[in-house]
Formats: sequence, structure tokens, C-alpha cells
Amino acid sequence: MAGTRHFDTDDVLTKATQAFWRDGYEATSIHTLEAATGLGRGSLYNAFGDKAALFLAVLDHYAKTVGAAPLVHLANPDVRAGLEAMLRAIAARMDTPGRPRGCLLTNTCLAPAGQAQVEARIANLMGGMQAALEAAFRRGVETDQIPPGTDVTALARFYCAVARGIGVSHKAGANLEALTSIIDVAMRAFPAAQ
Amino acid sequence: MAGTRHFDTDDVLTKATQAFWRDGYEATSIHTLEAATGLGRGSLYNAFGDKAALFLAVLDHYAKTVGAAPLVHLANPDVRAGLEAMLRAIAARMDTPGRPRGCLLTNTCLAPAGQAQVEARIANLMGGMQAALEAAFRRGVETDQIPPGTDVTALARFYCAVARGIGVSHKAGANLEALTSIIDVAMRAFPAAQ
DNA sequence: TCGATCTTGTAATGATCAGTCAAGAATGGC
DNA sequence: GCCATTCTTGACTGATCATTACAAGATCGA
Repeated sequence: MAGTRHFDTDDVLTKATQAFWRDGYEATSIHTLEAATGLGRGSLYNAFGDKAALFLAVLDHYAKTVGAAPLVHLANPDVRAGLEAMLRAIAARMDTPGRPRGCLLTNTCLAPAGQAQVEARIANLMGGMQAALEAAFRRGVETDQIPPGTDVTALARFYCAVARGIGVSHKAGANLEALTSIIDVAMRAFPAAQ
Repeated sequence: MAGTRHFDTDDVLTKATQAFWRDGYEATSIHTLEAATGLGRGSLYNAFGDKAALFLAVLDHYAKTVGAAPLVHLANPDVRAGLEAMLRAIAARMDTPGRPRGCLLTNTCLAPAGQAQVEARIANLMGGMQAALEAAFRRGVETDQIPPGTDVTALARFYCAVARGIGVSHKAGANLEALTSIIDVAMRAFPAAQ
């Protein structure tokens, strides 16, 4: 029953992500992770190290897959349309049945893991979204889609906060229609083209 | 050393609130609560019941004091000014030194999986804020401060989401200046008076 | 003054937690 | 075909968790 690895790392990370996403870092025990991944204790510790190290791997896996997907819309030359598409993609992702509610990063940020390394990683990943937004908005200023002199940092902070607020609202029970109406209002804060 | 109660209930609740607010529901142990309140195990269980019941009392205490304070601004006849004052009061409250970061309700809105009663209470308290906003906006429509036909429910949901987003941002490390800039942008989504 | 009642501190309980370790089993290199 | 390596398994450890039981002390009504 042993000798070579019996699992695919990405597959195990996906399953572990679901568990952490659903229950949070503290409430997810090694026993839960055994059940979710189908691996034994020893295999988990052998492959990933301790619980905190596994969670770091989960965070990276989440950021690369679930978290990065909506950001591709920011590549849209129409900055406003790209922003709106990103927000709607986030809302649509949350509405996906079978997925845990809210956003793993936001959920974990609210219920801290107590591990300094984990908190630093979360701050880093969250900062990445704000930086991506800010870069898109700066490009919008350069291409005359956004009025010059606009505080693009504040604008990025705002839409980051909206995305986080959407995550919390969904975690608190909001449905897709409620999230959509939030986005409709939020887009009114986007500076008008000149 | 015993016979009559040696503590003030409100004082103990305030101290317990600080502990839950800082560390979250799960990470706050009875031992932590003993140290924070100065009471022994027996006194805590005798006075409040188990941990979940104590947390329910803490939630109500928080809602009555910290949570309700910013909402008084909504009584302002100028609806837009009242809304802005409320948001700035929330940001200023977060910046208060010595206070735990973020908002207790937002921080724990996902927390105790399995404690249906706690989740219901949080949903109820959160819904109260949205209802207060919606009532103010409806009054704004009646007094011609907000265009007729405005979706006041969506508007209330949006500013609720902004408040939650501010809480998450602060929890994630944002300072007062960052929170203020978020509010500046958010106010641009408010419908113009006719 | 005395007993009933309540508060309080401490010890103990059973469950669960993260993490470790020795031993068995299967593989790949030789 | 044999051996070293790697992986899996399941039992074990010590710590910590929420909760309860209990004894001792303090207060109050009668």
C-alpha cells in the first residue's frame, strides 16, 4: 500500500482548499483534511509539512486558480468595462453551487490564523489585487478614459473594498441578485470619461 | 470572597467583547476570557452560561454600544450628509487606538459553524443596519433629496457592503487615510439631488 | 446568631487538537 | 532478484479545549 505517491498534488490541494474555505483555518482539523483529501496523517505531513505550511500552499493554489481568474478581465482595453466584468465574474463565482461561501482570502483575513507568515501571505495576495486595479486605472488615465488628476490609488482601494464587501455579503447570505445590485451602484462611482 | 457578585455585568461584557473582537470566537478560550475579565471559570459559567451564550450577550452588548453609535447620524434630515457622517464615524471608530481592528460582526459573520443561534443573531444585527439605511433613503425619496424610482434597497445593500469592506480593509491593515479615501469615492455613487 | 443561598476558586473530566514515530509495504536502481 | 529508498498506515504523545463537580467562603433574611 505504499512505496510511491498515490495522489496528485494539485488534486489534493484543491480538496484541501475546499475544506479550509468552508470552515476556516482554525476549525479545519487534520482529521477533516484527512477525510477531505483521502490521505492519511503521515502522508499530509510528509508531503506538505505542518498545518500552517499546508495552508500556505493552499493559499497559493487558491490565488493562482480561483483568485486570479476574475483579474484577467482587467486586460480589457476598455478599463470601465474590464472593471465591471471583473466584479461580475467575482459575483458569478460566488454563486457557483457547491463552492464554499465568500472569498477564502477575506474569510481568513477576518478569522486570523495566528501565524505571522500566513497573515503576511494574505496581505501580499490582497495587495496584488489592489495593485492590478491601480495599474489598470493608471492606464485608463493615460488613454483618456479617466480624467487626469484622478486619485487612482483611492479608486483602487475603493473597488477592492467593494470586492471584499461583496465577499462578506455573500458569506452573510446574500444571493446573486443582491450582489449584482451592489455592483450596479458601485459602477456609478467610476469617474466619467472626459 | 463570595456571597454577592463582585463584578459589574456591563464591565465584564465590555472586557469580554474586547477579547472576542481581537481574537475571534474560536481563538478566544475560556482561559483568555478569565484573564480578560478577571473572573474565574465558575463565575463566568454561573453568570452567562456556556461560551456560546456569553458570545450572544457580547454581540448584543456590542450592537447596543459600538454598533449603534454611527447609526444615529442617519437621523440627519440631510440624508446624504447623514450617510457620509455615518461612514466617517465608522472609519474614525476603527482608528481608535487600543481597539481591536475591524468590526466584531463582520469579523465573526462566518465564525462559529454549527452555532446556528449565533449566526442568526449576527444576520439579524447586520440586517438592522441595512434596514436603517433603507429607511433613511426612502425618506430621502419622499423629501425629494433622492430621485424618485431610485432602487433604495440596492443603495442600502451597497452602502452596507461598503461598510463591511471598510471593516475588512481595516482588519487587513488599512489606516484612517485609506479608509477616508474609500468613503470619498463611495459617496460619488450617491444619486444626485434633482 | 444561624441556616439557606449564592459566589468563587480549584480540581477533575472527557474530548479533541496538532504533531511524531516505528513498522510495514511497494517501488526503482542495480 | 535483492536492497535502499520512499511512502503509507495507525497508534501514540502531550497539550489544550469547553464544561462540570465540588468544597469553601461570604452574604442576607429571619
